[in-house]
Amino acid sequence: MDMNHTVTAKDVAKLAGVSQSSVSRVYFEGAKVSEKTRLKVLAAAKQLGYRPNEFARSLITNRTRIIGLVMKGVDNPFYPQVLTRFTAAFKALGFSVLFVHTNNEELEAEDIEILLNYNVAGVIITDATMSLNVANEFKENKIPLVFFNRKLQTDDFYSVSCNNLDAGRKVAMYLLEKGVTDMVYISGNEDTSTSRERQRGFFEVLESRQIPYTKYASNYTYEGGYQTALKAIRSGHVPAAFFVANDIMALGTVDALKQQGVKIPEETKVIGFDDIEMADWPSYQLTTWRQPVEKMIHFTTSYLMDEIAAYTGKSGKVEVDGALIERLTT
Amino acid sequence: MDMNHTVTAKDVAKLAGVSQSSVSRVYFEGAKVSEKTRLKVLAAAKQLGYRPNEFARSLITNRTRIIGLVMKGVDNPFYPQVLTRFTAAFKALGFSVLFVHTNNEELEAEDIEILLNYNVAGVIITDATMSLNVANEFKENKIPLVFFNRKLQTDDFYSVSCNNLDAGRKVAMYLLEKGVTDMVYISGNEDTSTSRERQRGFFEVLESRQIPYTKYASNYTYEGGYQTALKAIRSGHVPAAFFVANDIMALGTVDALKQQGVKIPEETKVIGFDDIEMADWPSYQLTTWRQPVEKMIHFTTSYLMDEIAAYTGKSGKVEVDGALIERLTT
DNA sequence: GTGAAATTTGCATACGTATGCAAAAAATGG
DNA sequence: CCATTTTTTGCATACGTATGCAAATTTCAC
Repeated sequence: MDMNHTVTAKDVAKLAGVSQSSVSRVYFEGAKVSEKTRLKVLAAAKQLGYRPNEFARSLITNRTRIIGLVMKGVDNPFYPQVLTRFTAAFKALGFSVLFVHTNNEELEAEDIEILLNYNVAGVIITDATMSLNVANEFKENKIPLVFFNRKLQTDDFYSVSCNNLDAGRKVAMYLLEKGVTDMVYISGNEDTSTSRERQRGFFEVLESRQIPYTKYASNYTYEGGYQTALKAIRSGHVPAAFFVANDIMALGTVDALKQQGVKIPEETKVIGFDDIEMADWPSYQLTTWRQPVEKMIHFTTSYLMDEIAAYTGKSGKVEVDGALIERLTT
Repeated sequence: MDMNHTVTAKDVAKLAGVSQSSVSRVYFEGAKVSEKTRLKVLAAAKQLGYRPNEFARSLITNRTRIIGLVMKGVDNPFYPQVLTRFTAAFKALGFSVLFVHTNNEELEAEDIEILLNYNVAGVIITDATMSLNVANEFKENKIPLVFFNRKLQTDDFYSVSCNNLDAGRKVAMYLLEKGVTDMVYISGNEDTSTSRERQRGFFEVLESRQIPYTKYASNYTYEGGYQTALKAIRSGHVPAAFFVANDIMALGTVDALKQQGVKIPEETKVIGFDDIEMADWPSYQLTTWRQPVEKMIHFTTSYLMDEIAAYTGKSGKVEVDGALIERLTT
């Protein structure tokens, strides 16, 4: 039964015959209330349909239960998955997600201004970077910040990602075991740490074994993978294997090769990165490197929760091991 | 230059040599301030790094600039697209998006309680329904609500969707023109209005022309489309065409048929629904019905903005026409 | 330059909750 | 049952901003 005006703690207090403070204490975790008044308050609250006003709360405590989640490439199916899992994880922890989308590789001040205005409890920045002075604003306001799936040049922040360097190495070794003699690496956007590191580990091994390779720069999209693969075989020479910096490009690569009549895995092999759902689809059955999403999310949320409980501003670079998922393209 | 404590309007006022009210007025749209003080205030604000506290604002105005966006099936690539476009649209309007994810077809009270606690300015519910008493809570709190891509049984709410009934009819007529003699319809979750209406329009035309058809129930997932297609041709009879209730299932259908050696479009035709990005991929080139996403988003946002400006609680069922996108599977 | 009108400003207060402090109540010990 | 400790409660105030109202300032017409 709602009145016309919003129900406040004062209303509940009056009905329950207690003070507003007591009502507040019932809803404030860790505050002391006797069982008797708690029951009285809850009964009255239920009757009136009372719900604590989060804004008034935040105004006092100077903190919210909102996590800012900044995403860039939602066209990559890897990220919707990340988004839903984060949302589920935070819901379980009693936090909500303020979603911010950006198209720029580097976040601008305006993109994240809203997060500061809302005084979010923590921020996750996915698949993008930001200028340091913008990032420092979070530090100044003691808002914990995690870069997810991006490693930074500086040591001043906390980042969680897959161990891309090691993954690149393992992929190379796996292909060498398969007897592959020359390779192509198709990179994602070159200004991303993910692509660079995967590449570095991969090339490192190839060079040590003196395996010839070619690198093509692409952009983390299906169309990019498709066109780049076409370009790579235009000369007529088909390499023995393609390592593609993410799955969505790898699917484009597979389709381009199929369209050109190149048999996979007989004539060439393709290996992707991420292990998105589509990699397991029957028409692709893409061998890929699985990102340990659950673990990455775990490290991210637990860092944020710790920092929200007691801010230290500590930095770090967490890298979680993934695993090779072998399917039918190798 | 940030102090340790958060910068308030009072600090800015002191530095600028004006009152806190004046600072407030500078940041409050539509309030009267002289150009002189505005400049003084902005200068001082910039120097101190002032940023109005959204919570204090909301506490007074009793409204926020947050839109609650409730999503269900983010595994369907149709929705990430919707999410980013909504986010972009609202950002342009000065609103932020609180993202809520649910797995249930019917939202529970707890799913949306957070939206009430945060006193969101408006709510969009995508791809899900909710019990009426939950929905009524929004009405009681005068929070505008739009069901996106779901039509309700009752007339009490506002919904925006594609004209699914008409789309079903047009698809049927298109296939008939192609000389198709018998058909299969693969439905999505049967408790969704989208699937039911597409089906109704489709069958209506077929029945009036006395074209035989079979219906298979599936679940809006790739795997569902794949398995259902296999089941449909298990008897050995391949229908002349498949109408599949969404693209992701249609892709599964295409893959299943390919895997069984059924030639598309020669031996059978497949037509999907949504026009997700993947429908245009070279290895699929799926003919499909394009949902007019931009228009749907436009109707949703403008309804919400109107209702936020002056709440009327008016209901309605907006249905926007889509269009057939002809590719290579028909 | 003067008086009236129009605009701008500051003052004071309100929004709904959390919290330190002191008073009240309950629990404990003898 | 009383004295003491512990727990619970209410009071009063603070959080940072918006806004009605009256005072102060500016604008305008003559």
